Amino acid sequence: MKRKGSSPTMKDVAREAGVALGTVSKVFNGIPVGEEYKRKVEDAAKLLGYQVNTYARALKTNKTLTAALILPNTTDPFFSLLAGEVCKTLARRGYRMLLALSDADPDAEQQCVRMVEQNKVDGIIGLTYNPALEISESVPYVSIDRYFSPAVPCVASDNFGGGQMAARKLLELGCERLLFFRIGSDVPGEADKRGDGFQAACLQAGVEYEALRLRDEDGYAPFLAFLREHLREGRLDFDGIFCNTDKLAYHVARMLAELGVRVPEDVQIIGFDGIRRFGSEALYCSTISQPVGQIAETAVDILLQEDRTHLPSLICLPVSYVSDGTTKG
Amino acid sequence: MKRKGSSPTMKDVAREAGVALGTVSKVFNGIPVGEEYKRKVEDAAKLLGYQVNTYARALKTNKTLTAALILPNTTDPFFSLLAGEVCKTLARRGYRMLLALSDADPDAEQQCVRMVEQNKVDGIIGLTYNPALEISESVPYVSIDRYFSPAVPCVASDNFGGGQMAARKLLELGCERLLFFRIGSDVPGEADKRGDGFQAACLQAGVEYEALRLRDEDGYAPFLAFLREHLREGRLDFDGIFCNTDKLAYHVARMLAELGVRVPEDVQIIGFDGIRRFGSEALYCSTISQPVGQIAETAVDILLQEDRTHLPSLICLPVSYVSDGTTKG
DNA sequence: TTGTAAGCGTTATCAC
DNA sequence: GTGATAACGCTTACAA
Repeated sequence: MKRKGSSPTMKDVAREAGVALGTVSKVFNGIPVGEEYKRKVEDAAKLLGYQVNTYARALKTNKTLTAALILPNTTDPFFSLLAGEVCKTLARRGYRMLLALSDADPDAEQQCVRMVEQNKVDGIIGLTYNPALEISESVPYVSIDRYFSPAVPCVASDNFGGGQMAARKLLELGCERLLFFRIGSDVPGEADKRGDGFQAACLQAGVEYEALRLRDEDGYAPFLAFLREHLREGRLDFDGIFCNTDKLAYHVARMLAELGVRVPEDVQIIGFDGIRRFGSEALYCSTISQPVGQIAETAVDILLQEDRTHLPSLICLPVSYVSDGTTKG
Repeated sequence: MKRKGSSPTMKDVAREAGVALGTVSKVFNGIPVGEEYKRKVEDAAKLLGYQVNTYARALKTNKTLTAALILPNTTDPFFSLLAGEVCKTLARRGYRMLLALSDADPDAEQQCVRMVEQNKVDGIIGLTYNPALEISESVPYVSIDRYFSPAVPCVASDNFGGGQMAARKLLELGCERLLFFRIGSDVPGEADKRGDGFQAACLQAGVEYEALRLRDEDGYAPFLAFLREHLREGRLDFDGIFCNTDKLAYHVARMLAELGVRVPEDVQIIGFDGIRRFGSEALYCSTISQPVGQIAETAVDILLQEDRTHLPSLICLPVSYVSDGTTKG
């Protein structure tokens, strides 16, 4: 009979089964033990409803089977999708996931790191915006979308390739006057390469393009103003726009509709991310889709890798073009 | 000098500060200690980069300062929003959040419960679909959107009130022939009351209404078929539709557009949830909006309540009507 | 007030 | 193979 209120311990199981404490431990760690003993222990454990105390085990072994994910928020569909994939991937590996939200605030991010480090997680996956983030050497860290240093592995989409893909696709679809719209954080990150790739492909194809790059704080108004300026007699100076996120593409499409410009007939738009309405329904626009599942899988793989002497410093995963509504194909 | 690879312990701090082990512990637990000693300990801790070992502390105190959230997935915007709010609320209370995803599978849900119980969390918040879910008495549990028994507190929106609100709003906006569309899980839950409330308000107002209630497995096709059947000469038999989710409302609006029925001119639609595009942009439809932040806050409050003898068994939080595009006001 | 020592539930190292 | 026993790092009486 177990003590009221408290859960049974190995000692209880040992007593119930009439074996030694060590034997019980062995059974629960898959260490060979006499068949007879094993059965007795398992029966006793079931009878008592015994479960290994994770905390005692962790204290002893220094492994918590827990990893932490640090994210700005969970409302942005890309982040929430990523959170789900990381969580499921970790679960498949027998790990639990601690979630820490930073609101994209550098101090909060640092606090998150400290918090989870103190919590003795076995590893941290972080998507952060604090360029000076201090990461303890003692706990494995994998960064997503932001490169810190060769010592900190970074996993990201092939942003550069995606940018190229967008430019080439627009040209292939008959666009002749290209435009690049960008909004985002000040902090340099892998996503900046979307514009670089776009530029590279344009250069290579020998076509000019204009660009408007803003920071989050600027809001969307300047884009509208820009479009207005380049509107002559109901016709836009451009016929192909690459937006660095689907969200921006969504806004741009709305602005164009408001301005009476037809999409995709007059202007074709390609976004980046592959966000779906309600998380699983239609896309918002033709887009360069990120392989979120693969990103999660890769990040977890690297994080849990035994041999941490030869880690890659940057891994770029293949993106793909998906047509949906804002392009002619 | 701390041992290589391993983090410093209280013993190290005590040695460094030249005080007793117990004194260090007291400092880190806010137990009064001589000012001189306190300073010495804090200096030593800072020097060594000491952090309390959560696992050792938890083993001793039986409090982990960790709660778990069990959710079907994180792609559904309502779930991801909820996850964020719960995580932030817990963080504000000094708690960390373990996330467990069940994919709405009853067995997986049970496994999640067992997993987090074994992990010795201080409490569990669960949004689950397994009506026979076995919850250990020993760890506080708060259910969201599903009522189990008086002993298990359940937090939900005022679904009934929201349904009433939808019906009254449609009538107020001039609708005369009402329709209720429902899709969802087989498992009874609080959300079913949306339809009940709608019905009650219709009854009270003395107006008839038709309804089509489906299960997730049925898909959206039957709704389209229904609409087609009730379409005579381009005019629908109904002029007001209440959908039990925004997602359904979104699909219905698309179907109507396809059928050439104008929204909101000919038919007005109200959804339920308050989902926003990209998690923070425009709504998809006029809707009954759930107070997700309040739900999270309430659930956490109840979960962490010291006195667990007089717990409420069901708490319904106020919803609000928000007009956006699919109604005339 | 400060120091000492006994556990918390496991795991791991031994003799047996 | 099995069964005592010493840690793991911390909290908490209790003694000084």
